[in-house]
Parts: sequence; C-alpha cells; structure tokens
Amino acid sequence: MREERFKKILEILSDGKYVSVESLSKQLYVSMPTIRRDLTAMQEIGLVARSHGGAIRITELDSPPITFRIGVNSGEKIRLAAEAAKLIEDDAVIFMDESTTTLHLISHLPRFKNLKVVTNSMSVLQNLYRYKIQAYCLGGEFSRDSLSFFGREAESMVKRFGIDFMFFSSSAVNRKGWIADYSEPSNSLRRCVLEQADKKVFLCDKSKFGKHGAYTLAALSDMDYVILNSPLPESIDPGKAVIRVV
Amino acid sequence: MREERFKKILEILSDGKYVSVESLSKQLYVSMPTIRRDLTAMQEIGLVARSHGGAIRITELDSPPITFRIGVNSGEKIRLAAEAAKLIEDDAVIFMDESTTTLHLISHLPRFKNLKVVTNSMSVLQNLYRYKIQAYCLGGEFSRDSLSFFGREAESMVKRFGIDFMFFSSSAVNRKGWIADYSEPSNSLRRCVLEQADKKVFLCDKSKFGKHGAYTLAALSDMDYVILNSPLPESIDPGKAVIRVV
DNA sequence: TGATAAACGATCAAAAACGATCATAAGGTG
DNA sequence: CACCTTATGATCGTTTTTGATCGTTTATCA
Repeated sequence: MREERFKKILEILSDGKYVSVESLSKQLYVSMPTIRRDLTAMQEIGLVARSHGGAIRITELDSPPITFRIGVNSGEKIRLAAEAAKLIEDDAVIFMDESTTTLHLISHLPRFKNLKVVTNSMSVLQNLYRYKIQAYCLGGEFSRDSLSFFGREAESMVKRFGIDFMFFSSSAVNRKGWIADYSEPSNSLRRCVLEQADKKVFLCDKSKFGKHGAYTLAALSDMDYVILNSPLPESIDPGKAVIRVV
Repeated sequence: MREERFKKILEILSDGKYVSVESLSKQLYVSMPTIRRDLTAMQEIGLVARSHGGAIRITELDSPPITFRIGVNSGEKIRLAAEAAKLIEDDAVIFMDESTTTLHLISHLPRFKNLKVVTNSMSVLQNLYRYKIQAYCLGGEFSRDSLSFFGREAESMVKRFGIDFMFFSSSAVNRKGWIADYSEPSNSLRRCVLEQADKKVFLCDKSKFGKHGAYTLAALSDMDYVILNSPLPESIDPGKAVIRVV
C-alpha cells in the first residue's frame, strides 16, 4: 500500500515540478499526515526534497536546484549558524563552503577583528562584500548549480591556506555516522579543506540523518565540533567531536 | 510554495530586464512584503540584484545594476568588443580581464562551440553564467573596487592555463606606446596572463591615449592585435601588432 | 537644496503547515 | 481466532509563512 503510493508520488513528481502536500493528499485519497510521512521517508532515501507545503523530486545523484534550497528550513539553519559563530575568535582564518547553512554565518562575522575568510562560494563572497570582510576565493571551474567553484584548480589552491576553522554542511549523514553528499567534485574539494583545517565544524540539521549520500566525505567522529538541532542518534559514535545541540 | 515562487521570479526576470515588486506581487498573487522577502533571499545568494521598486537579474548586460555599472562610453566599448569577437574561433580558451570593455564581449560568445573562458572578474563570471558558457575563475584576494581577484594566488593559478586569446583593456597608453595602469596588483596579474597567452588582444578606446598610468604593463608593439576606435597616433610604433580601427 | 511621494525594513498577528502523539484500523503470523 | 506489528487518521502544540501596519529611508522633481 505504502510502496504503491511511493511509486505514484514519484510519478506525479516526475516532471520535476513542485507538488503540494494537499494536492498529493487529494490525488491519492489519503490524509495529509500520511503524505507527510511518505515524503519524509522518501526524503531519507534521497528521492525527494521537501519544503514547507510540498516537495520536488530529485535524482539519486544531484541535489535540488539552488532556488529550492534557499528557502528550506531557514529558521533551523539560522540557529545552527548562530551557534557555530560562537566558536570564532579574532584574527582567525575561516573556511566556508557553498552550503546555504553557512551563508547565515556571515551576519555574525563583523564583530570579529581581522578576520580572513576563504571560500569557494560566490554567494558567500557577495555577502562578505556587503559586510566589508576580507575574502579569499578559491578559483577553478564554476558550477552553475551551486554558484561555486570546484575542481583541480580549487583543490590545489586551498592547499596553500592555513585554516583555523572550517565551517561546512552536507546533504546526508548515514546510519553509520558518515557525512556524505551527492556531488563528488564538491566532496573532493571539502576533503582537501579538511586536511588544511585545524578545527572542523560540521553544521547538521536533523533532515540530514538517515539519508544516503552517494559519496562519503568523512566520519562524524573526525569532526572537532558538530552543531545539531536535535540529539545525535544513539547509534552514532561522536568520537572526539564536541556535540552542540541548539 | 516559496520555492516555487523563486523559480517563477527568475523566469519572469529572464524575459524582461526589470520587474517591479508590485508587478511580481500581482503576477504571483502574493502581497508585496512577501515579494520583498523573496527578493531579499534571492539577492543574498546572488541570483538577483535589487533596486528601489523592483529587481533585475544580475546577469543582464543591457541594464546593469548600480553595483555592476558599466561606465561611460559604452557605445564605443560595444563596438570594440564586437570587433574583438571576430578573432575568436570554436574550441578556444580565452582570457578576459575585469575591464568593462571586455564585458561587452560576452554577448558574442554563445555562437562559438566548446569555448572555455578564464577570468578574474566576477562580473564576467556572472554574465557567462547567463549564457551558460563554461567558466574558470582565478581565485585569490577579492578586490571590492573592481569586483575581481588579484594577488599571488591568482597569478600562480593562471600559470596552469593555456590561453589562446587574451582580451584585455587598461587605463592608459602613454606617448611612447606603453600600456599602463594605476593598479599594480591588476598589472601584475595581467603580466602573468601575457606570458600564458598565445594571442594578445588589447582593446583601447581613444580616451586612453596620452594618459600616464603609474605602472607600465607592456608595449603596444608586443600585442598581436590592437582594437581601436581612432587611428593610432603617428608617434607610436605598432610593431608586429595588427591594428584594427572600428 | 528641500519637499513630497514611493518604497523599504521591522514588527506583529493571523493563517497555514509541520512534527509528535495517540487511538484506531489493517494486515500478517502462529 | 488471538496476537502482534504496522499503517493510518485525528488532534494538539509548535514552527513557519504570510499579510498588514508603521516609522524610516530613498528617489524624484521643483
């Protein structure tokens, strides 16, 4: 019954369009809570991306378009970013990835003196610009989907920076506590940054748990800090990582 | 719902160059404050630029936002760029600097197949994005004045590219035929690009002649092509350079 | 330059949607 | 058939989104 609905939901979503929970509820003759549960389950497998009011389909190997990602869960993302900002100190060199979560970190940065920011994200760069914060951007191939830079060029460039704090997010954390993502170029770059970073700070909202990203990046236990908005599942070993729940 | 609106706003903006908040509000059946919130969110990641009363897509050459303003003499610059575009061939790797003149080159690029563009200018990058042209951006320290990248990082990065055509402009050409500029970081980078470039194309409107830039870059006679909008002064030796007057 | 009108951001309250919980219904198994 | 598991729908408190209001800022034109 439920599997049957999953298939139908995927069909309805097949053309990549957005569908509301209410619409699905009527089309499939089940209540809205049921649709919500279905979508949540499908999200965990990585079949759909949810937002308030509905969902769109995503394929196994790519993340939702940037226009979709901006709006989703922004309240939670703002709180995660605020908590992460408490770690920063004057004179630090920090790296920020292209996730929409880290973007919210920027409004907290002006209170620090002599900060240097390294990023591969054009969105981050533009916001730093507004706040007049010194910025270094990794170059390389430009990705239209995420408005950011990847590739060999970016990777070799980051190796020349000494990074105090690396702030980043990701699409998924699987059941064994591995951070994973759908895009390998993005992952590859982050792996290089991890090597350069003194303190690694992973920002993780609860929608990430249980999902299966195609490419693993690192273990949660390799992090120095993990910022969460719900308790860490029992099954996952935090290792040396300091867990902060907001 | 909100995510769907983001997409529609981008569609609406891609047709026209400018849309008012009121117009968007009516087209999408939501209130004006909601549209403002949407535009603010989209602005933060760099998808649109806002002005009082509405928004424009940032990647619109014809009516650039204030922050990406293309200066005076744009008619002449457009003609120079059009002439320069005639040099390009399919499969070329071209470099474009951060000058406003080269910016006008972009609208001519979509007719070439398999083009790769290397640049240090964020404005160039944003416009390439609109035309879906593959782009590589040099990284490094971000200059707020010119919205582009300079410095050691950018310079060492450009050394890894093989460049077929280098298109660039400059602030001044002195009486002895030396190309010069006021900014040394910018000059320093261009010197590196000159070394990598097979064909060097200098775009020069007549306002540049007789000025004295503080830092010299190269001799006009070192160029492969010089695109002008007035005849070259008698006193300057063109050397091997092919002179084109438009 | 100063006055006027439009547009803006901030704030607040209402509405919509959400997740969590619980009781009930359906389905499977011994 | 009785029991257990799973799925479903209803309810409730919370979060998010939206629209209205108000004081402030910005553009325009005299």
